Amino acid sequence: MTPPEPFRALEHIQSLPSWLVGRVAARGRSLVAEAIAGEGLKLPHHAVLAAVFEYGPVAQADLVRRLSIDAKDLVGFLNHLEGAGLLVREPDPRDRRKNAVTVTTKGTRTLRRCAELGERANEELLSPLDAAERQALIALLTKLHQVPSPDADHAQPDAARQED
Amino acid sequence: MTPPEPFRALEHIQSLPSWLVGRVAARGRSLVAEAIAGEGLKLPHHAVLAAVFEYGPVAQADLVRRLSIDAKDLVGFLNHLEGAGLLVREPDPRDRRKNAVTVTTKGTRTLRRCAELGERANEELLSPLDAAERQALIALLTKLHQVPSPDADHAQPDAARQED
DNA sequence: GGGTAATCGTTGGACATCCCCACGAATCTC
DNA sequence: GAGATTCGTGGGGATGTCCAACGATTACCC
Repeated sequence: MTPPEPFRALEHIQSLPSWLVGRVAARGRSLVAEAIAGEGLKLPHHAVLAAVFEYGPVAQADLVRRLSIDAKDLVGFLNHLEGAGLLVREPDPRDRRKNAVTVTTKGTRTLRRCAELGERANEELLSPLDAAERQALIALLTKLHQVPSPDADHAQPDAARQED
Repeated sequence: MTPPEPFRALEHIQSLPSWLVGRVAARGRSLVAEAIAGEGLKLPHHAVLAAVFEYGPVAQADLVRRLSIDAKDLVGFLNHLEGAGLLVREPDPRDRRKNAVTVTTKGTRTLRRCAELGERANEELLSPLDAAERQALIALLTKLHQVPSPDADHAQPDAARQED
C-alpha cells in the first residue's frame, strides 16, 4: 500500500478512495441539481424547503441549528422561497422575536415533485449497479457516515451541509 | 421506492445515495486536506503538483485539459508552488507561447511525503470497514465513476475536479 | 507568402459558499 | 426593573468555480 517505486503521483492520488467518492459525489450533486432546476430550486433551497416542511412552523434559528447552515445565507434562501410563494414567514405570537416559517400548499406540491425528481436522478447515478450492489453501496456508505468522529462525546449532528 | 405517505421531505433527501456519498466525500476531503496542510499544500495545489510531476515538462494548457481546472486558477496555483520552490516555469524553446513546467527535487520530496499522508488519511476514512468491505467499496465506486456519460461518443475525461 | 484563425499565459470580474462581527428588537434571568 | 441572551438581519472578507477578454505567438489555408 506504500507508493509504488515507479512513482506515479497523480495516478496515486486518483486511486485513493477519497478521490473516488469525491468524483461520484460531484456527479450525484450535479445530477440532482439539474433534476430540480426545472422547479426553480437549487440544492440549498431544496434542503431548506424540505426542512421547513418537516419541522412544521419553525423559527429560523432552529433551521440554522438543524441544517448547520449560515444564518445569513438562510435569510437569502427564505427570501427567494417566500418570493416564489413556496413558504411564508409569519410573526410568532408567543415570541415576537421569532418568525414562524411554514410551507405553503404550492411549496408542498413542489416538494413532492422534487422528491420524485431526486429519486430519478439517483436512479441514474446508480444505473451501473444492480439491486444487490446498490444495497451494498448504501450499507457501506452508511457505515462510513455514521461514524464521523471517533470521540462520540459531544459530536455535532452537522446535518446537511451539502444538501443532497 | 416512491415517497412514503407520511411524507418526510428532509428525511427523504438524506436517505438518497447522492446525499450519503456527498457527506462521506466531504469528510474524506477534509481529512486529506488537513493531512497535507502541514506540507503547505491545499488539495488543488497537491493535484497540480502531482500532475506536473507525472507529465514531465508540461505546458499549462495541457494541465488545464488534463485536470479540467480553470486556466486562471492554475496560474495562481503555479505561482504559489513556484514561490515555494516546488516547481519551475521555463519558456519552451520550441513554442515561445508555452511554459515548460517542471517539478524540482524539493517538489518531488514533498510529493512523496504527501502520498504517504494521503494514504494515512484514507486509512482513517475507511477505518470502520474491514479489508473485504474496503475492497467492495472501491469496486462499487469505480464502477460508478468510470461510466460518467452513457453517450460515450465524445466523452470528456474530466479528470480531477475535486482533486483528492 | 500573407492574411486569418487558433492557441498560449494572464488578468478581471461574476457568483456562490462559508465564516465572524454587529445591530435593534424582544425575551429571559435574577 | 437591570443586565444578559436570543431573534432576524445586514456588512465585510476569504475561498472556490466559472466565463470573457486581452497581447503575444503560432498554425492554417488559399
